[in-house]
Amino acid sequence: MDTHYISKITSFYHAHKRMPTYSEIAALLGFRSKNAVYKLVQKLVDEGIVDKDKSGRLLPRRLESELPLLGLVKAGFPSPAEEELRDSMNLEDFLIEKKESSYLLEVDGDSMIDAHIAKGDLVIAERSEKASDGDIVIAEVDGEWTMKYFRDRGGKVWLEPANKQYKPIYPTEGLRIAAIVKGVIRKY
Amino acid sequence: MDTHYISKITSFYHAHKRMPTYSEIAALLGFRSKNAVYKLVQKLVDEGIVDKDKSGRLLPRRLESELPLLGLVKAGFPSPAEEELRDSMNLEDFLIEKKESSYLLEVDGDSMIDAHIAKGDLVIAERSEKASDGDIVIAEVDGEWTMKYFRDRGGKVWLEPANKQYKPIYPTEGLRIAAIVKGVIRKY
DNA sequence: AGTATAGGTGAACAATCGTTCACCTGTCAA
DNA sequence: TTGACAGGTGAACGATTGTTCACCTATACT
Repeated sequence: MDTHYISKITSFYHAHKRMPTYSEIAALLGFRSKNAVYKLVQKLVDEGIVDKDKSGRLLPRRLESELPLLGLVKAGFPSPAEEELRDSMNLEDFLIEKKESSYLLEVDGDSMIDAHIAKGDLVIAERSEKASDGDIVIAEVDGEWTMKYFRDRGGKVWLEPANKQYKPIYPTEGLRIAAIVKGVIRKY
Repeated sequence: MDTHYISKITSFYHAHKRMPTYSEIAALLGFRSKNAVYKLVQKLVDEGIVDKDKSGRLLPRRLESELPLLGLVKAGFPSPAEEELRDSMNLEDFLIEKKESSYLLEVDGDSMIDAHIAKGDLVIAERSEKASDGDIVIAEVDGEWTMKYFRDRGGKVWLEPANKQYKPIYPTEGLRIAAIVKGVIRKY
């Protein structure tokens, strides 16, 4: 169908970081009239693939940067035909709630290895001075920065590594929490 | 400085999924003249925060969806002042090389736990029928789908779990590889 | 006091935007 | 054979685009 048109528009969007104008789509698809594009766009809007401004400009929707989410590994593997039906999601929106106060940190050391956070991984940290029991936090304790589990049992707080080789840290003079770890990403 | 302006423009970009026009920026920042915006934009371009089309339209650059990358956890924690200097990156571009052939899978089971891929994690899988020794693959072997290490020693291939409780799988009749795992993401 | 200079106003410019119109094909069904 | 219709052309529309101009402040520095 027009899946070929969509992929061309998607390419443009990713290359130029904005949606094409009607003239540009015409050039892209080989149309000589903007009206041909206009009618095509109407259909794409009806299908929920793109959106329109109130001023008519195109906005990405399905094609933005979403990845198909195909289900559990163990549950079997969907055929290409099934894929259309499944959910899809935007990585960025999924991982990061507060863009302004989030940042990435590269992990060094193995103190959180039992939580399956390994050296070389990137963690998504969200600035916060408060944490709840069980959170993984980036904190400064006694002048040094580390990533540990935050423990709070009835007001008594300490930091606990996820590695039996290390001991919990009971802060002597103040514990400064800088951020809470909200996610982990790893690339092969 | 103009960091306040930038955050307003960033908000618009994330809310509307496109960059604002000059008139819209004027309304956004309380300017009554587009020329004030024009001069402001020139500075932002010089600072490398936004880009311009050849037709003058604004393009996102720094503010797109990039997260600051602040260095190693262990190496200490940068002060807010230092943050400006550090690198930044786009999660989507970083994790996914081939958008068209990538998809997400939720992990079930613990057969890759020693590779620090746990139940509930999402893996980024890239469609491929070939794999190299050491790759983590999604494969169908003897009618069942699993995620395992792919082993290839001189033409003899098998699948190896990252969990001592499970045994390697030596495919009897054909091994069908569907995808190679390119990344792992986990959300707390 | 004088004078640069950064930063804002307001009006105008050609160019391009999305939209609409009438019109011209093919294709398919009745 | 006829009619309906999806899909394309080409020209025109008002609106809005980015840009440029002359001009008006304040503030800061000789």
